[in-house]
Amino acid sequence: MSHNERDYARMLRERGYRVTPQRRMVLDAVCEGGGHLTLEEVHARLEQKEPPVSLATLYRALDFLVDQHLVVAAQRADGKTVYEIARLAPHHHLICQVCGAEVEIDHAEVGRLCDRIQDQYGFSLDCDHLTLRGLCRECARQAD
Amino acid sequence: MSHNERDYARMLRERGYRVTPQRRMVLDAVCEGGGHLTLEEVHARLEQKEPPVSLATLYRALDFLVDQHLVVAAQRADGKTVYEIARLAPHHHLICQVCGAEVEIDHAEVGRLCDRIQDQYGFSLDCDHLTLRGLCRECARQAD
DNA sequence: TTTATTGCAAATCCTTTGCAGTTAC
DNA sequence: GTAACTGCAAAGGATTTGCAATAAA
Repeated sequence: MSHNERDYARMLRERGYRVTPQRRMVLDAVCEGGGHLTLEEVHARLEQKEPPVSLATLYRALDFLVDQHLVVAAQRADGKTVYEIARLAPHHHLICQVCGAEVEIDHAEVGRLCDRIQDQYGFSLDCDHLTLRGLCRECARQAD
Repeated sequence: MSHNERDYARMLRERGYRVTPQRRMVLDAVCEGGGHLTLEEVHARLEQKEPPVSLATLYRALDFLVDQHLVVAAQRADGKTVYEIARLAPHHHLICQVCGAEVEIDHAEVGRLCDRIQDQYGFSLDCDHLTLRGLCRECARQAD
């Protein structure tokens, strides 16, 4: 569990929001999902549990958690929005377009690119959470 | 005009497809648009011309042109799909999240990152057309 | 002539919203 | 007790599809 129960609940209350079972469950589902989950995937994870979380509430809860920076949203290649638990350290993902494997890479690699682009173009990249697509080792081998 | 009239028309016919005024107009509109156009932006460009291109046809034509690799599709940060004329040389874009400015960067910068990830993770990135988001020089200055 | 393509309207899908009831605080 | 939150059902918007008419080859 990479989100801390005490801290986020207190933080939300301090901001005047309420900590409901539905919001807890959505946050837990995103967290337990590990990688990037679509809204439907979060919904599927919740379906077996009690109390049920309606679709409308799920849409609102995910938006809310993103606004509160407890969850981050990213765009996948197919246009779907995916959700992931927010973490302190910036990190990035490689996603295999064939088998769907996800590999996390640390910031160092990408950081060099950000610096160079900053220097040459005066452009400060938003380098918190990049998603790069391609072929993993195994799938690349089979494609040959 | 970065697409060659003769070549693409012949290519499509060879594959058993037809070169219709609507497909021509959609391809021209994407081409003349320069950067990345949403479907609505393509539609707006077509509105003034004859013959009219219906929305259903526009959806079908863009899908078709992407399948034929005459147009490439990318996902913007807001989740919208944007279309751009396909080109031979891989290239990438920086998009300012505040003012929307688009800067094209060449492959050299990104290529180094691709190589390093290839080496360290055995992952071959699909580095044809990356879209990176951040703040341009002017907007970064004003944000301080 | 043949059949791929178009336009229309209806169908479908995804997401948001109004509102009455509920519940966290 | 009060106002934030939820669920429902309806609304809204974007995209797809069936089908008859059209037109490219």
